Amino acid sequence: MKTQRKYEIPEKPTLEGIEAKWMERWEADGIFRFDRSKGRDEIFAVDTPPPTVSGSLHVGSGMSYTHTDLIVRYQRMRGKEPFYPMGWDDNGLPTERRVQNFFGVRCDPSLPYDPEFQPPPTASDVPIAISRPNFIELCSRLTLEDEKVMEGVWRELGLSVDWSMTYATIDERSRCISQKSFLRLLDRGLAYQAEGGTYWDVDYGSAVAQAELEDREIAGAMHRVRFHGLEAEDVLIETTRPELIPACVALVAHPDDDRFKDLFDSYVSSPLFGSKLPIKAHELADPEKGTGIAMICTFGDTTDVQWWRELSLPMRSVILPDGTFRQVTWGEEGWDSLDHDRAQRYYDDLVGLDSKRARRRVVEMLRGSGDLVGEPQPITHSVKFYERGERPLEIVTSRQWYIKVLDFKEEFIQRGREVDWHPDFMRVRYEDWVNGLNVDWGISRQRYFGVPFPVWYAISDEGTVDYEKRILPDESKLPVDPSTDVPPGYAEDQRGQPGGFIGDPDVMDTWATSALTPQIGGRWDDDPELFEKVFPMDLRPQGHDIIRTWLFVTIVRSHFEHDSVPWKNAAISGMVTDPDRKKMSKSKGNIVTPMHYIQQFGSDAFRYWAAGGRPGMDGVVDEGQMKIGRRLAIKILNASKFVLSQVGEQGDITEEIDLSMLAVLGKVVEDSTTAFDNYDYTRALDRTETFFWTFCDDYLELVKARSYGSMGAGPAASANRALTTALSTIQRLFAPFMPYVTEEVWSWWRDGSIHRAPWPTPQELQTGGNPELLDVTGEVLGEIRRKKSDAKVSLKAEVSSIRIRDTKPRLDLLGRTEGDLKAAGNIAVIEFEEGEPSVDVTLA
RNA sequence: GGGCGCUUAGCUCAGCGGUAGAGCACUGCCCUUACAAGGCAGGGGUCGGCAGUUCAAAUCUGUCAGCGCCCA
Repeated sequence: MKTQRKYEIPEKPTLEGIEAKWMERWEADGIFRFDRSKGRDEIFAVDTPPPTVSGSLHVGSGMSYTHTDLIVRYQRMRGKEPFYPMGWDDNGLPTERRVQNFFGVRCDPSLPYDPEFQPPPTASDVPIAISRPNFIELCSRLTLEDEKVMEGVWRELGLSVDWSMTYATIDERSRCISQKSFLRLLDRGLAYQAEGGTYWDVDYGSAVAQAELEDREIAGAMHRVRFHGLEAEDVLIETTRPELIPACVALVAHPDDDRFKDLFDSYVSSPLFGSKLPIKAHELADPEKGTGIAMICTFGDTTDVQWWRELSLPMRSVILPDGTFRQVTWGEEGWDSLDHDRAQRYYDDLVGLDSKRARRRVVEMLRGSGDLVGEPQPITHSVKFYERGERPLEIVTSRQWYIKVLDFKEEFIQRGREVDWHPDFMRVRYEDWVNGLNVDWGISRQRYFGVPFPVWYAISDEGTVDYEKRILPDESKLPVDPSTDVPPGYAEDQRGQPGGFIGDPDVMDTWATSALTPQIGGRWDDDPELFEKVFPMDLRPQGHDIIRTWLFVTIVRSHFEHDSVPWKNAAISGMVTDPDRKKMSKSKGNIVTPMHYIQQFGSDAFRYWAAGGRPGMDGVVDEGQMKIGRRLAIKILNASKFVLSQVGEQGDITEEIDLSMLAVLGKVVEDSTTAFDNYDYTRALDRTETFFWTFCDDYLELVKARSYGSMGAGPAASANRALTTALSTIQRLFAPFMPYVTEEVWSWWRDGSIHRAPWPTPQELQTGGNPELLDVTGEVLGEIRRKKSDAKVSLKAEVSSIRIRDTKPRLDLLGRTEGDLKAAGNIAVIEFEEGEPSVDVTLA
């Protein structure tokens, strides 16, 4: 006895076009719009990673951002109001490079702004030099276009972001917050400017921070070099960088090293250049290395910097920011030599050469003077590179801005322990990084497209820049660009003039601004009411590759600025490799974008694959998984259609198998909820999917006939109520994973978006059913299917009788579902018998 | 060199103290009116090696090996 159809179900349900349809509806209905009237306890705030703007996105990002969205959608259904903005990290070097290549230009800050400038339609081979403001205009132009494309991908993927809150790390709010926070650190002495040895990339012409370094194994050679004893015997040292002998300021050995104990505080002279050098003692000198005694140069590495500082040695730097040897006049202060003319003769040959060439030249000279002992021994050694760079880093002396971190290691470790990490072992990476810090955080970059330092310097009447005399803007005037804005109390025509001022030419490193994403997203600058509600945020999702950078610096800034952690949870995603487990990289040409897969398999299918990657686990791109995801989405369509198109009158649930199915589902809801609360969305999906398959294979088959009315109105009404209850629950359990197909099937029979529907609870399914009944019945049903499959007959084939042998309790259970079992198996007679469990099937 | 993680069916992974699991792939069967770009069923593993704890170990401990990542 069927009633009229109450639901609007398509004749032929399909996945085609559902992304476009629902994307549009969600936007129009403002489903994901943040409701700021909610109280602090009701809000779930996410500090979303702003992807680097490059015009294309990585599948790994697609996975990681999906993970975040799974959690957010779950929380939303739990009744939380997600604060879920998206940002773009557009400032910094990657954008500059892209603009240079895309438009065929290069920035020359000495040029004046040209308001008429337009880049040529096609980039020329010879880069056109343009002014800094023109260059920045092009950066902004390109990033805006890129951001539009990237937003399109994220929308299609179904990220339930409130797009009205989008920010960019170069936009006005970000510049304002970044500068404001910097000025406050400066005021408290936590930011400082210092001249000293800084890691420097000679090709980019910019300082590089510790977090941007990487070690690479390269071929080199060990040279044994003789230093001449002035009071005692000669000393042999070993070095891979003989070209730095003119920059040598001392020799050093371990204080306990008996071989050199008598030599401490005696003097030697350097080969070729004849500098008089003291022999010093320091614990960091390694007796095992080389000859046990080393030369200290300004600067070959950070140990040199440390020795130089701690042993109060003089500065004798030879390498210019462009990586070449500078002019030096021997005999001037600081450039003493036992033989000035000889030193000058040797040195002049090096001027203008880079390290590599200078090294070859010095080796020849040493050979000539007889100070090279033996031949250079080829070795491979690990050398510091800028992660994007091509030549080994130099350490050059320059004036840079730093934020103090070395004095606060303990505090940062403590902050890390206030955060719940998912998975927990990722905390170790963080602590290792903090413990391993050996220089303060260098934040200034000699680049153009970035947040400028809001600082000017007074120029003395003699025309020299007085870096001690800083001129700072009022916070209310931020953001400022000191290269175009005029400091308080000055006029533009005083720029660069004696008695006038000059702006700090540097920009901040990207991380110095993106360290403030919680403040930027939460509008710390101009909306304290909002900020109060969302900070500290609930969740920071990100990849493990940027724990040492983004995660660390965010904790640093939050600790300084708010005396707090920035968020309560950190969910760390893994990296994604190509199907052969190779890292995806531009040079290998194996990068595939998420859009490629979304178009092929659908967003829900892509998300299904992504959900298979647990927090912290690296993943492999797997089209097979996406196919399964697509199949699951289709199954959801079909099962929903089937249930909704056949259910008639609903009534009390009286049949035990119905109650049993709901009891099993109740457990699934419980497990899934617990799993989500622990950030284990993979398990939540697995539980739901496994149940859904049992539901379709066993339960639907069992109750089909009864639902149609084969056993009368009451049993039919029971089945129908159970079916719709289960369907509603299943659809909601799948909703975070497959937002499109679940919204589609939900719309056939329910009002409103499923993504604002309440997450199911075990309580609403607690009807006292015995979960075992469905299991036992399913086993028997499976046995019947197996027998039919073995007999190579259709599953519909008629069965004249079956005999079920089993234990008494199980037979009791089965007796209660006999009618459904007969209908599902097309069985005429069922006999029950106590005994060794077995099922005999007699085909008709 | 140090730290962390991983090692279970051909592949991707779950299980984490009580008789080995899922999906894919493979093989066979079924065009069952929700679903043939489908469904049902089947074969396949001494759970990296060794030692230990335990009545019982894929599961706990130690150790070794391989792989990966992070840091020197």
